[in-house]
Amino acid sequence: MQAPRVRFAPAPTGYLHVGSARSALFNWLFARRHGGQFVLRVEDTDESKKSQEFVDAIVEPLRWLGLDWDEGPYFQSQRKHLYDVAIQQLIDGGRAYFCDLSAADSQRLSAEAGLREGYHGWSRDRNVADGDGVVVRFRVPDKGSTAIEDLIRGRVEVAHDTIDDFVIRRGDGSPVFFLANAVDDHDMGISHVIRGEDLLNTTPKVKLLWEALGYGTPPRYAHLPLLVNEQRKKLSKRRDSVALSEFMADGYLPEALLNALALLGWGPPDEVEIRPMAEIVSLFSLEVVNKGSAYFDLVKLKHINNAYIKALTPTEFVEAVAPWLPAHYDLGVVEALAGEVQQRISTLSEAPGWLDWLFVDEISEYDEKAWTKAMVKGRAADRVLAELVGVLETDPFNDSGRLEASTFEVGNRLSEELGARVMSQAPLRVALTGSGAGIPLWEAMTYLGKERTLSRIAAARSRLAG
RNA sequence: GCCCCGUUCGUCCAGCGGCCUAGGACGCCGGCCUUUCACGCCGGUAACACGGGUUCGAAUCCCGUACGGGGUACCA
Repeated sequence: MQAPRVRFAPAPTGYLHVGSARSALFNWLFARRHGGQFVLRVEDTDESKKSQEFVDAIVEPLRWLGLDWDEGPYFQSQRKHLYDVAIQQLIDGGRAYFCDLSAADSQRLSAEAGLREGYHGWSRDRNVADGDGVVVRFRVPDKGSTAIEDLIRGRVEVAHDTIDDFVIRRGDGSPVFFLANAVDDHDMGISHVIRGEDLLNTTPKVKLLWEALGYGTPPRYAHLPLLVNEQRKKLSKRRDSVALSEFMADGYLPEALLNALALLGWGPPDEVEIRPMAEIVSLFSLEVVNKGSAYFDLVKLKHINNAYIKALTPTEFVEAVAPWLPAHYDLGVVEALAGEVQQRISTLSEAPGWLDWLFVDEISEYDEKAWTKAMVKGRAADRVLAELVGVLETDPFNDSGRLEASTFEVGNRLSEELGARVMSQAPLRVALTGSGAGIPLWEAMTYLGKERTLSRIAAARSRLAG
């Protein structure tokens, strides 16, 4: 294949969401796979939508994901002169005309004529003069049809009599998406248009304009299956929380998110799902992309993110997780315990939940269920804690193996004395961490230190007594 | 309403006429490991929407039905 040129062309309507990110990714994958170029174009034809803030909301997440573009961003708002020329060309060639009718006018005329709702070329022969508030409409051929050969869906054909003469220039003079799309894709030499299926219906319109403008061979099209929510509806910014910024804030790794997104609508032939992006690039193929919509499952995303987190070296992990840690955390301690934390979290934001007990002065709150189980119902819990104080008082706290052995020794000794199994780790854990579940105690205790260990045991004993 | 698209385990993906008594992953269930929680390992659960064709042979091709979705704007 000749080096393709593809583009990601979002409208700056607020934040970037995962559906858009997936479209960007598939364009990027296709470009990288075939040694082509990836162009970024902001479709801000509607002036009211344009805002630097919204542009940042597109660019920043793309950078974070690592979807680097080779050209752009281009802004349609800065290319109006090109659209004006194209529109004039269509008017001069009799392919477009002025119209001053409102939606209500059109609706009334349709009703009076007994036709279906829609615009039925009402102003085609009215010779409306251009002016403020006057739009330009494209004259869709009465007969025939327009077909596209979609790389994913095959032939899609739409009869012209089902397409109304659509607006290509608004009353305020700004171009509409269809027109700007055709002009830009032609001007930028786009060879493949890869986007969501929600745009499939617009493609014949763009192709009609393309032909009317004498642009020659149009780009190849590929319409990706939609990403849907649990109700199988198209992901919506309103209903669904899908902002890329949220995934960033929750502590997903960009590589993991990209890997997960690549698996929606596409799968590698060897069925190995979690793998480096370089491999995905070399395996990627547009032709085998699925046709059915896909539900973006957060549970699976978390699994993938966990896999990526576990693969980090301790140093890498500390660097990645640092933004989620309170400033008073000792990063050296975090690094030493990294592996234990990594296997327990699916997002970076969960890390403090496993570490916080190491960086506070005392336990202010105990998990009641764990307390009851280990302290109240746990056999001889107070005896265990009392004995533990005895052995730990003289322990140098520099050897995790020794701390572990000493703890179990207390449990075993009491088991023998009482003739029933006595657990020593459980009450110690609750006393030190306030919780019944957590990372292994022993190495962590060397960082917690003797002083805090003994004071926490004392606090637990007095709570038990009270 | 009209136009367009789609339909393999609960979810995501593999399958592109015989290798399929349909494979992998997530989830779920069970077990091993473990004096916490996890990780890891082992095993199990579960699907070709339905009906007609075509063919020696169909999850794979064709038609229809049902269901789902998208579009129908001076949004993109």
